[in-house]
Amino acid sequence: METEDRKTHFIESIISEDIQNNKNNGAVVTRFPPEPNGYLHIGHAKSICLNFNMANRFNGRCNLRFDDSNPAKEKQVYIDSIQSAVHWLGFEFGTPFYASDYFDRLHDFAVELIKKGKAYVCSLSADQIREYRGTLTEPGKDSPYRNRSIEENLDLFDRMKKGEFEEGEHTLRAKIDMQSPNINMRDPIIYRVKKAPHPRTGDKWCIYPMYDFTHCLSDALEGITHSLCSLEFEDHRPLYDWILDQLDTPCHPQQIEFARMNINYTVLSKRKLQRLVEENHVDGWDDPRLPTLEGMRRRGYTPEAIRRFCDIIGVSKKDSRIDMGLLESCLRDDLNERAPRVMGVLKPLKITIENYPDDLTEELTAKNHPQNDDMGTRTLTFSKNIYVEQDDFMEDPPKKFFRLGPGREVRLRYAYLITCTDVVKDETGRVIELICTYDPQTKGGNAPDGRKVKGTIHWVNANDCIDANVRLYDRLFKDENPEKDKQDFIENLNPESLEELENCKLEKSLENILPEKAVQFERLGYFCLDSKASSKTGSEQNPVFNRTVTLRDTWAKMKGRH
RNA sequence: UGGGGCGUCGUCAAGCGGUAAGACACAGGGUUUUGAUCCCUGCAUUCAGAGGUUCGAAUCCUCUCGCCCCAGCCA
Repeated sequence: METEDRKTHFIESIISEDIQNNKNNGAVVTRFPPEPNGYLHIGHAKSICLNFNMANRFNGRCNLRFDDSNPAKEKQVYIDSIQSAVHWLGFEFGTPFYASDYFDRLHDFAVELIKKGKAYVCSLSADQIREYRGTLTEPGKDSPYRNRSIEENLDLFDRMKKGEFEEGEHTLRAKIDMQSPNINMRDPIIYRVKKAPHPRTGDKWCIYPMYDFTHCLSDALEGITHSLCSLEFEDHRPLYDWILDQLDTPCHPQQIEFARMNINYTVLSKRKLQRLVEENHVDGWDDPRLPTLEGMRRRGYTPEAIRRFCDIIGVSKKDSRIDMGLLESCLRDDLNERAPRVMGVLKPLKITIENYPDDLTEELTAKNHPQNDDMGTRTLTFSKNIYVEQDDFMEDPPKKFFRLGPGREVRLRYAYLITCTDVVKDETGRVIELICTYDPQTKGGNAPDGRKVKGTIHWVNANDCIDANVRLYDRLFKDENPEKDKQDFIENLNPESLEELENCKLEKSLENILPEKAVQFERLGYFCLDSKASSKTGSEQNPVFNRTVTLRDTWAKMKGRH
């Protein structure tokens, strides 16, 4: 199980050590703190798994906390989506927490800071603040408002709160050190006026706390012991600690940073994903080509595969670009075990078995899983007219091609050995039908005379199969690094990332399959019924299946070599 | 050229002074009614580089090089 072979990493080591030293009385409390301003993606899954796994591993708990301190960007739909995604991934979080629930206390902490002379109301404009901040190589200089009296600061802050000022007129700043080589310590803004209604607090507030002020205090209020975040916050840690050191808080959590995930052939940033959606390069946030959790779910990814992937990639502080192949490998591993096998033909080629009785229909038994008998069997029907895959026939096949060709014999999976006797073409010379003979002695697929047939192909009975549309996906970008040579990643989109096939034929047993339920179309890959297309369309429309991932294909690899 | 971080196989990643795990990928081979699965085998004399300490260094010290992050009233 994943809990057993999950590898230990530096964060787990730190926590273990803390427990041994009885730090926090041995408690472990983590949190996953998304801002509800977009949808979750596989990168978030890494953080979710890390936080929940650490909590579970050490008998602690992990809070889902919405970091909702910027009402200009946050929406209830995201809150809902995030909760359902975390749930789908397989984690229990009880009632979610919200930074906005702490707005009163955060305000009081700010007042406390002012009273201690550690914060002041600054009346510089945004541009001025930027100027005064200095640059990476030059120190900043003190704001002229830095030494306002505590009384004046208290009064001004109170009036900010009451809405007496417009956005940008005043800010509340921590009084730290404008000379600091760490820009985050140059009197960072901790409260700003923002006259926007909040999804949860409505119009109660017109001042909102900034991330640096909100996060550490929210952590402290929730009794978080280990606050895990990504590397770009490493520079903020001194500020995180500074704020908690000034105030009387329930505890002082330890911030630990780790590297965020990158995967080749895709992008993992809300900003870029948003652009793909808004410019209609993809069809919404749940487009199956996207690495969003909703997109992956619709594509057919299982939570188990994603969790496994997150365990396998580990946690470190090194910048990385993980091979998409690893994700797919985890997916196949999981799907191979859980997906029942069925047959479907994507690009049908009609076959007439000339020596098969005209109106006979036979029933054949097929295993639902070659290695797992517990998954049972199903009945397939067979008749004179069937469909096979166009790719499984070559008029002039090379020596290593084990499938159909003129005069060649192949096995129809679970059915009969057939031999191609004639090829029917249309006026343009395209092959439109194969005439074959079958060997009645080979029912089930074995020849009594023991003759070996190298190729086994899938097929579907033309008389009772289901018509379907199938969407095949390829990587979203052409280059493994979509921003290679500093080009706009949009330029790198793979124009062939989606292929929709409209005349597919599937075996009858797929008639009532549920959306998202994984099946393997033998020899073609893993598929699932699309949850969106199938629910919104009328009964007229064919069902739509998504290919989740192909099977490993060494034949394609061999072909590619020559 | 300020501050913070990182550099171990093509890609992730163990390793914490005692002589380079594992996974994916790749390459061979076996089994197979999915060219799938499964099973074998191979795949870093070397840890960004150079010095040094040590009986012994990927691990300690010094210097050099490379990459990433930070100048939102975003998180």
